[in-house]
Amino acid sequence: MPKSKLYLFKKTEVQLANLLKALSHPARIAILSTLSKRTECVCGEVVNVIPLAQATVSQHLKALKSAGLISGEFEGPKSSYCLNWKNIEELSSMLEDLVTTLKNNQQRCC
Amino acid sequence: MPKSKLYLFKKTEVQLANLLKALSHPARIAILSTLSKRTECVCGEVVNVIPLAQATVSQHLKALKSAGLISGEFEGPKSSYCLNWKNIEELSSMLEDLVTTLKNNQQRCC
DNA sequence: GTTTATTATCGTAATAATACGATAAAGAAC
DNA sequence: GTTCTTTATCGTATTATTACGATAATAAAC
Repeated sequence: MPKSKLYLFKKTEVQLANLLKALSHPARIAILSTLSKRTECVCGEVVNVIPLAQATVSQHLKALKSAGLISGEFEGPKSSYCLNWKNIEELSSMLEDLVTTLKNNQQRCC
Repeated sequence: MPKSKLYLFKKTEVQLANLLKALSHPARIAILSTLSKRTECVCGEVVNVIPLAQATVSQHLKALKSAGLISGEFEGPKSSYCLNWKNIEELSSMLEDLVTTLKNNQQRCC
């Protein structure tokens, strides 16, 4: 019965929530770190570092990709994933904006 | 069979992921905004603003509380919830640190 | 003490996320 | 063309999240 109620919220809230969700698993944070250290962003290097099965890593990569935090090109037996700086910066600044807004709003609550 | 593999990751990754997860739902972002605007942080005011049932809002409040993003005191028929600035700042700075680290690590990947 | 107002918790149902083995797909190496 | 290597997808099982009605709990108001 619990249908998604996401449509009831503000667009920016849903957008920020989606970006945060994309990073809300340690594996996906670790994947971003790993990708940032590699000159060649091949999935195999990620699989070697992340302590999860290949299928699971691929799934996490897909989640990051669909959130726009990484972009990837599939070229036969090698696919190269890269950090998508535009959206990483956007996530960072959206969260910063939220915190700033919270501070500005703040009344004497507590 | 999928037992949690969280223990396989770095402590900081798990910690950041938990904070991000706490904010990865629009309702919980909206709750923080609402609380920031109120001089009296009573749950009822939140329930009136968030378009979800009272039980659901209470559940989201619990999630925010257990992540440490808000703190609350239950005093009979009124409970007052407040933003927990220490941890909100920590979330913000942990994410900023991550982005900075990603930037510093960056090789010529893509 | 009884009623009222407010919030938390319980029970439950539906949906989403997590995890992995097995298999498919696709180009490289032979 | 066959084999090998690498990555994606499928199927499936488990667990977590989301959502809400109903009920309990708690203190104030009467």
